[in-house]
Amino acid sequence: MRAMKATITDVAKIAGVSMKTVSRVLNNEPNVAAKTREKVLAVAADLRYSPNLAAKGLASSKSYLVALVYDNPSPYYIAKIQSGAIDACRKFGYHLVPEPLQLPDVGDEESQAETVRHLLHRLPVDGVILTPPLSDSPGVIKALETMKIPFVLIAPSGRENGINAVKMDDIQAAREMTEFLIAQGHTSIGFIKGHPEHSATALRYEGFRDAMANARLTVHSHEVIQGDFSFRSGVNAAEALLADKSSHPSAIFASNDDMAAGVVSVASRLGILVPDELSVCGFDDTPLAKILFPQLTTVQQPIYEMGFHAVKTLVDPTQKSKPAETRNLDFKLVVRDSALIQSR
Amino acid sequence: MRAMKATITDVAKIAGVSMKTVSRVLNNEPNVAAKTREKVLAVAADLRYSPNLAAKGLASSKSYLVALVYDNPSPYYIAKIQSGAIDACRKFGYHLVPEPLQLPDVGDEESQAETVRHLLHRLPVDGVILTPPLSDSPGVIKALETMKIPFVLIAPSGRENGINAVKMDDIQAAREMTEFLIAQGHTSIGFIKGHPEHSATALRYEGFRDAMANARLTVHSHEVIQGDFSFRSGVNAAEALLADKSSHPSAIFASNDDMAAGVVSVASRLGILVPDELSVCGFDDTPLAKILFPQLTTVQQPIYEMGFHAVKTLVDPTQKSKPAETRNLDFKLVVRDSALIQSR
DNA sequence: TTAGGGTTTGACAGCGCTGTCATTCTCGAT
DNA sequence: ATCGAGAATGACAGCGCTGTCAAACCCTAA
Repeated sequence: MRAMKATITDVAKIAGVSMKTVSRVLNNEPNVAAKTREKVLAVAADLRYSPNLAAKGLASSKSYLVALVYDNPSPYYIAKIQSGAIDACRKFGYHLVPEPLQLPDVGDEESQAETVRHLLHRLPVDGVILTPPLSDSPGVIKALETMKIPFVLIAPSGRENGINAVKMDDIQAAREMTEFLIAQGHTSIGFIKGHPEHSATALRYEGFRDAMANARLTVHSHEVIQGDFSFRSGVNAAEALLADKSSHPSAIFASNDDMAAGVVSVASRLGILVPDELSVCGFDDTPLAKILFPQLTTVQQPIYEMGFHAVKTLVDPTQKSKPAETRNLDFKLVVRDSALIQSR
Repeated sequence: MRAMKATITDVAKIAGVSMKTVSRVLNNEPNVAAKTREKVLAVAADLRYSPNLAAKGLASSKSYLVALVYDNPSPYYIAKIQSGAIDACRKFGYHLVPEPLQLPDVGDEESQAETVRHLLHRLPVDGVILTPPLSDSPGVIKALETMKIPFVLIAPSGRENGINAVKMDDIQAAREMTEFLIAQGHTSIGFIKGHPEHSATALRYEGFRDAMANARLTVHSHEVIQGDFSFRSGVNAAEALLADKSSHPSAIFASNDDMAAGVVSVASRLGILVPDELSVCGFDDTPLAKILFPQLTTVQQPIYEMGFHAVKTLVDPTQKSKPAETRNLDFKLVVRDSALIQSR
């Protein structure tokens, strides 16, 4: 056990080769004889050599750092993205630096751009991951482009061209959830929309309408309520939807779990049994979904995977120079008690 | 607007001083004439100079990185710690690198130490923050000590000597919560303990007993139920506590919010009105506390502040060379409807 | 006036690594 | 045996900054 950290020079000396050759081996560069490579690797392992990031960075003008830039009220969402991103970073020898942002003026593109520019000026990173709603900010995106910092958008709302992005097909997910409800025998389904300014809102509603139309079911306008993704708005919507105890939809599809939780709580207060008298489903599969009674049927987004994939497209050398693309990751319908008609 | 990033050399040349003087100014070192300092600062600002972290790190053998090492199932807790830690990092020109850990064998000190050693060998950082339950792992702590990496413990259970730590007084918090309940007129109070292996469990119970004893109130053993911090265990405990509908405690103090939520849900199922017939309070002030109906009276831990303070003690030069100490941060009793007797 | 001490400044090496380019080696084709 | 192309290796500078140490400067006291 040696006290000091071993350097490339140490490894080179012991292995009897030049520093440069060691460097080549350690970075998997071509044109090294197999025998040399093995020997270097052996010595490096023996010395417990590990590269000095700062020195690598200085010499190669890379930082081996990826920034996760977010401005998101949901710690849960960010935590999952971050978790996936960190795992990918580890796999490729990078590190993740989370950078929460307090965007000055939503809507003021220029000042948003300036904030990001300032941030990345202080900490030069090799790549940036933008989470919603930042992934929809033209100002931020433009700033990144002019700074020539590679970036990946997480779940942007538009269909971006020539930009790397990872997202989920919200329309398809909402469609499948609705189809599931229809397959369960529901013909009258209430829908609670999300926050009007959040991009997912329109997509999820579109999926719902699609499925209803395909099944030749009517969407009654009084059974579609505007919410805002909050628990409270779910409560309000449910009160409207369930006002008439004798005739209400047999199922309610809320655009997220918080609102679905609101529905469940109203139903329980009104003595409406879930799922026997009312099926409820949400969207997102937050921790709440499993805490609730009954547990929520919902859509599990590939959040972790998005984080992982975002970093991968940024730092995986085998991915480099591939054309920018938007990648759709798979969601999962999670069927739990709140919308499951038990066989009896 | 110049294209390339300015370096210290640029600033030095334009300001008409040496690189070293610029360096001194930028690092707030003493022995620089006020006039010189101003001039350098002006030029630096003009050039939008910002230091190259890698170069600084290489030259000074510091990394300007602080690691947040955690192995915690609660993303909410970590997110808050992280948020505070990042803010402190920004204030001092550092950056935070979150490092989730999958500790191999709980209980196997040596392998835990090895995991940490390996992690920090790859990424040399200037300091480490350990969150519970890692802050109670002797193996990990010893590893850090032998590697001579400064570290701060978040909410360790023991009263550590000669080690930097930030924590909260769980005993006092539980005491005050209980006193609040007593002041509300309750004389028979049920208590749900947390997970036996979590250090907070014993402390919170101790605070409860203290307050009861001080008020000369009896703690009936059948009114103290062992839980494990999960929603489900709260449900079970509540069922035991509320089995006898005609005579149950008039208040239940659960050791955390999840269990309190379990109590509320059972009460609502049994038709027991909260808070009119039963006061409920929790601990932690998780997001759940505000979602529940009625909203939970609970204890807000200074989680963000712990993260902030931990980084501060690590990197604030004015704090340096202070003796290691355990610092208690203030909690806050959050009184909400679940335990508030309305004036009528 | 000058010595002595503190304050302010600068020259320079070097942190550990990689990029560039030169050199040496290897081996099949002639 | 000889040549040449490509593979394998190495020498060396330098990335941007800070630590060290020496030099220059300024002021006060004698």
